[in-house]
Amino acid sequence: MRIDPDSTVDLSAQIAKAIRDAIIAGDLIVDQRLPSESELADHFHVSRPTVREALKRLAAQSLIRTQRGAAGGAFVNRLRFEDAYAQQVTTSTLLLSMNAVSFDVACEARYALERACAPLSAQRRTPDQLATMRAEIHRQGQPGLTDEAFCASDVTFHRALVDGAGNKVLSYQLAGAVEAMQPLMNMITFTARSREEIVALHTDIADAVEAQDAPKLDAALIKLEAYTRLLAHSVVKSRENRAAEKEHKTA
Amino acid sequence: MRIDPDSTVDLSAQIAKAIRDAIIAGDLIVDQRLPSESELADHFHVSRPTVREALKRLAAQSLIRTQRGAAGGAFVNRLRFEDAYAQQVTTSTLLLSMNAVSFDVACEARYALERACAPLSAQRRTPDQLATMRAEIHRQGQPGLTDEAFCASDVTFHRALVDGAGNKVLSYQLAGAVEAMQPLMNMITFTARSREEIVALHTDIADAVEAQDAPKLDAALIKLEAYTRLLAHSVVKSRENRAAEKEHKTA
DNA sequence: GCGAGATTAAATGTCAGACAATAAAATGTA
DNA sequence: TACATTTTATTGTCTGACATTTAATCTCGC
Repeated sequence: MRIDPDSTVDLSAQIAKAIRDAIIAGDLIVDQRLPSESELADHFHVSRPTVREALKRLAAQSLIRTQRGAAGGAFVNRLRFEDAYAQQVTTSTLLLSMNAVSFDVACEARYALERACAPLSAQRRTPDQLATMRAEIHRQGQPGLTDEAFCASDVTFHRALVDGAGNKVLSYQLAGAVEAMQPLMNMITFTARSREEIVALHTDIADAVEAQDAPKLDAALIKLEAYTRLLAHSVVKSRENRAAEKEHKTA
Repeated sequence: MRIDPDSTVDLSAQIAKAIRDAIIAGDLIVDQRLPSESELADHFHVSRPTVREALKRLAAQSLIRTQRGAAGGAFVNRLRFEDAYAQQVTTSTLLLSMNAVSFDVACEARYALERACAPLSAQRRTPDQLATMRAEIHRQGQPGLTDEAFCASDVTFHRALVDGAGNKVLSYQLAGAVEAMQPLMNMITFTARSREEIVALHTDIADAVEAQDAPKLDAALIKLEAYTRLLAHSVVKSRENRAAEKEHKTA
C-alpha cells in the first residue's frame, strides 16, 4: 500500500483508496484488524489526523468499523445486505431528485425490474410473504389512511413481492428502485377512487402470486404500471392548469 | 441542524448525518456552498478536525465536493450517474465476495435484470449501441485473447445491451449487477470451444436486437444464462475432483 | 487456587493552535 | 483597459496534548 505525496490529490483520499483497493483485492480480509492510526501514520509518512480522515471515508462506505479501547482499532467490515440497502436507497433517492429524472423514466425502470422478479416470485413465494401482501392490501383499504402511510404500505407490499423471488441479490438491487420512487410517488394525492383501483390491482397481483400464475402476474403488473403513470400524468396536468390559471390572473 | 453532544455516537458521524439529512430534505440545494469549516465548528461547538472528518465522510459518498482557495469551501455535489455507477459497482462487488453469494444466485439475478431491459433495448437500441455489440463479438472471436480481456469484452457487450434500453435509471441499476459478476466470471477459464459457443450466443442476441425481435432476444438470453451456469458448474466440479484427488493422495 | 475489584495500557475520540498551499478577489500600474 | 502584484479566505496538513473507552493484567482477600 503506497501513496504519492507529490500528487495534487488529498493525502487522505489517496490513503483511503489504497486501503479500499487492498480490501477489494482481498489483501485485507473480513474482520482483520488494520494497523493502529499511529502505525498507519508512520507507514504513509503522514500525521494522524490525515489517517483519520481516510478512515472516516472508508467508514462512510461501511468498509471498516472502528472500536475504541484496548484491542480496539479499525476492522474490515463484512458488508451486509442491510447496510448496502440503506446506501443504495440514499444514493438512488438523491440521484433521482438531483438529476430531474422524470416520473416516466423512473417508473419504467422500476416496473421493468419488478417484472423481472415476478416469475421467480410466483414460483417461490413463501406463505409468509403472501400473507404480508394480503395484510398490506387490507391496510390500504382502510379509510383514514394518510397518503404517506398509503405509500409506505405500497412499498412494503412491493418489497414482499420482490423478496418472494428468494434471491438476496435481486432484493438488494430492487431496494433502490422501489424505495427511491417513494418521494416521487408521494407527490401523488390518492383519491378514494384511485386507492380503490390500486387495491383492486394489488389484489390481482396477490391472487396471481397465490396461484403461482406468472403470466397473470406479469399482466397485472403491466396494468398497475399503466395506472400509476396515468395518475402521475393527471397530477402533472392539474398542476400545469393551476399554474396557467395563476398566470392568467396575474396578467 | 443539531447534534447531541451526550450521545455515545461519534460527533463526526452525527454532524455528517445532520448535513446529509439536510441535503436529502432539500434544505441544502445542489451547488450551494456550505459554511466554512471554522463556521461549522462554531455552529456545532466542536473543533475543526471533527468537522473535517464529517465532511470527508460526505465526500466519500460524493454528496459534497471541496475546493481550496478564496471563495473555496464545501459545495453540495450534483450526484452524477457516473459517480453512482462507480459506488454501486464497488458495493455490489464486495457484497458478493464477502457474503459468499453463490454463482447461481448472482447469475440468476443478473440475467433476470438483463432480461428486464431486453424488450426495451430491442425497441430502442441505437445503431451505435448495436455496432458496439458487433465489435465486441468480433473481439471475442480473436484467438490470442486473455481470459480477463474476454471477460472485459463480455461486460462491454452486455452494458451496450442494457444501455440500449435508453433508460439511465435502468443502466445505473444494472451496472452493479453486470460488473459485480465479473470477479465470479473470472474464475471460469474459457476454452476455445466455450468461447466459440458464447460468441455464437452473443451473435444470436445481437441479431435479435438488430431485428428488434424481443421474444427471440429473450430466448437467446435464456440460452446464454443456461450455458453460463453450465460452464460455472463444470468449473466447480473439476475443482472438487481435484480436491478429492489430493485428499486421496494424502490419505 | 481463585474470584472480585483496582490498575494499567492501548487504542480511538476530541481539542487547540499553527503553518502551508491554493485560488479568487482586490489592488496597483502602465 | 489590460496586466501584474498583493491580499485574503479557505482548505490541507502537522504537532502535541488530553479525554474516553475497554480489554488485559495485577492485587489481594478468601
